[in-house]
Amino acid sequence: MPSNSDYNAMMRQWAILNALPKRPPGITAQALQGKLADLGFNVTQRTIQRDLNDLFRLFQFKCNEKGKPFGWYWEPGTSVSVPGLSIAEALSLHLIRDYLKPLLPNAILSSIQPQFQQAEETLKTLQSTNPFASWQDKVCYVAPSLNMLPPAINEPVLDTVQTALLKDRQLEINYQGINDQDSRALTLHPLGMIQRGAVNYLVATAFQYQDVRLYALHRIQSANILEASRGYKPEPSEFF
DNA sequence: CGTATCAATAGCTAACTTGT
DNA sequence: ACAAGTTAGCTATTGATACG
Repeated sequence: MPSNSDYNAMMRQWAILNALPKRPPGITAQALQGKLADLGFNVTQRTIQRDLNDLFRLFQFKCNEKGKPFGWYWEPGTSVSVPGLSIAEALSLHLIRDYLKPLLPNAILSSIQPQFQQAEETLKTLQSTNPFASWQDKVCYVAPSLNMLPPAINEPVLDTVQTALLKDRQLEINYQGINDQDSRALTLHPLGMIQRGAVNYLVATAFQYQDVRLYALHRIQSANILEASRGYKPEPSEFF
């Protein structure tokens, strides 16, 4: 298990590699210090110089020593491509996860689950040394409605709705409207999904009608995909 | 051309942190 | 408690530029 300082130094050096331009005259140690400071790595120019010298021995980049300050850049045709998350990527992923969750198909969501996990780990590890890692605790998205807690959506229902949407198939649902005593069965032609405030809606036409309506996902009791393809479909600009 | 000045790099050391 | 590693700070050196 690497120590926290090891990890921070490694992330800093990785940030340096990513900040190097791909052509001369390159970036100076001073400019690099500024860029790294913007990313939350507050170290001296001397440290950057040492990092550059260390990295120089390991990677294919160039140092323009002809004029001072030195310019550092990738040799044409080379650059670094390391699978991993920068602090910026980790923070962005972490922040968008909750808001995008209902709008992403489950298959897509689970395929990027490892990245979400890694984002969380990265932020946790950098929390004590990089101020950006704590940013997530300082901002919050509040839905423009009185009810701040998003209503619970039935996971299998969400999955079915997304699949029907993806495959352009009709959907049979049991829907309990806001004024309904009991749920009623509807055959829908799914068109899209909308997140409005804390509530997610399925955009669809019902039965043979052509008027577009919104169905709150948390009010769908159950959902089944039908064999039949979706019928009438207006342009997205007409229903979004 | 020689000198002064300034900025950047590089070497060294002390302080600090972390692992054993 | 100690060893090892990292970083900041100080300083010497080097190179570019301005000026007489």
